[in-house]
Amino acid sequence: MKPFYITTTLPYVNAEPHIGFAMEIIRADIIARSKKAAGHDVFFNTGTDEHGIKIYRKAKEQNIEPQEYCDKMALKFKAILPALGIMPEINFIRTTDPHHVAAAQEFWKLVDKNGYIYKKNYSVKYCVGCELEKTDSELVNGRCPLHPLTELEIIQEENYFFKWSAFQQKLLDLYAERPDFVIPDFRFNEIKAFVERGLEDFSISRIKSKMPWGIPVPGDEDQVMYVWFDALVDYISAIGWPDDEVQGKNEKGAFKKWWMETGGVVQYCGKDNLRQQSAMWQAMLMAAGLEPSRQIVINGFVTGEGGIKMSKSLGNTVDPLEIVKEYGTDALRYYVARELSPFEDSPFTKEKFKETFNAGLANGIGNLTSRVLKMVVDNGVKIEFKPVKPIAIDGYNIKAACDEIWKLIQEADKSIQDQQPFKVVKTDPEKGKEMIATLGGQLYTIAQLLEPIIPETAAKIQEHLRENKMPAAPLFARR
RNA sequence: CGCGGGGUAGGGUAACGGUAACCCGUCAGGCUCAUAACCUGAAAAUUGGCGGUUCGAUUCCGCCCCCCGCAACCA
Repeated sequence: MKPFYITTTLPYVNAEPHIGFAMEIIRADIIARSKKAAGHDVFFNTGTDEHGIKIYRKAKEQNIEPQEYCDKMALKFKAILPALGIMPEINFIRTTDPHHVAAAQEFWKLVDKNGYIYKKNYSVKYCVGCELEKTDSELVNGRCPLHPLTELEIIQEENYFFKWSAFQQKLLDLYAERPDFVIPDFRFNEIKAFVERGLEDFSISRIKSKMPWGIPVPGDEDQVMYVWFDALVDYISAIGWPDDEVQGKNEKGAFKKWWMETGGVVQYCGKDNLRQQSAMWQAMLMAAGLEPSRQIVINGFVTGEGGIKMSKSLGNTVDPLEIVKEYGTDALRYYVARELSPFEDSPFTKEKFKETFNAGLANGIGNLTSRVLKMVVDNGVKIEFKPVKPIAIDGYNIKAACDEIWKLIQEADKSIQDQQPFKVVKTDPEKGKEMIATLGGQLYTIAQLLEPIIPETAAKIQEHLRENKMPAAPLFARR
């Protein structure tokens, strides 16, 4: 069995789980399940990113310790996985796990040993009014928009820097070698163009006295790692690097297996992560002397109606759990898989969700199941249960794969209409039953193909066919 | 001239140098096994604008207009 490793980005725990993360992990889960169905040995990773200034502030706001805050949030993220139908064997890593902390420090040491970390003074703009550091992008006309009358102070700060600039050519070589390193291609072009323009070293630490919530920098009491540097390492610490043992799984040689010998280390992420995943992280791996990732898949964003960015202030956000509560897990998975554009931004509205639900699930697979099952059960038809080769999801185009399956549903509906087995069975029972058995077989095939997309439903259909009985309630009641 | 993405039927998307496809919706007909479901057919797009290349462009090139991200430490 060929190993296959797939991971989502680790959501930052400064806010509740949102629809964007739900989309990302559902897609990764669909890929993971389809690879598993195709006979791969799959390692599927997710977790939580817990360090950094935002978390620190959030915890302070709530008057609790950062660790306590993170524990609470990590639980929340973990708790939603079953509601999203994520395969139960998924690995859940936290960047505060002792194993990860040790790995991040080891990673730092390696990169340092190889000469890619150095200390440098750099100046920070500080707004006394906010008592916060400000980045240039936060400023309006060179001033803090909240305190436009206050002069910004320039503070000198000494941080560690990562020699990103040393990897420009190596990154470009990597991109040239692997034509499908970043998917989709327009994102790949974007990152190539970015790297071609030149890279600047970036700071990878913070002064502990100002921001203590981070992994201590090895050999320097006064500094903690900048959260990005630590978080990215999770992709390898999750599979046991450096001690080659996955937590609690006791698997020797895990890193080698999942990272080096795998058919594809796939990192799923949002388009805001393009740079970090496909350029920063790859350079970091090179700096540590490790193999780069195999493939990065970039999602678009889920937007509100009319492609408008979702935001709380606009009130157009969607809570994935609310949707699950109202429509069920598979309904959300179906929408993510079939209706959202696989790579571009696409809108999520309740109205559209309902429409899609009715069309694809209630009228589509739900109704087909009812009509076939009814004929099967009423006539006591015996079906031949043949295992089927899972559908290949080419180029991570989950939507296209769904279209193929729904085409089969449509064909089954059409053949019922054209051949009218419900009529034939009354005049020629033998022939009618044969036709119905064929239909039952087709439905069984469809159910198997649906497993990665809507696993709960897929299992239900197969069960009912095997037990030769009608479901107590329709699979998807029309709304 | 900062970088990148995008503008295709009412909505959402696809495709492609040679009759513009799919889903939803709309309209008409059919069927009755089924969840007012299903099947068939129809209406509906001069593919943002203007120019160019070409026998032929929505597809390639140039310019313009509009929308959306990013612009480096935002995880």
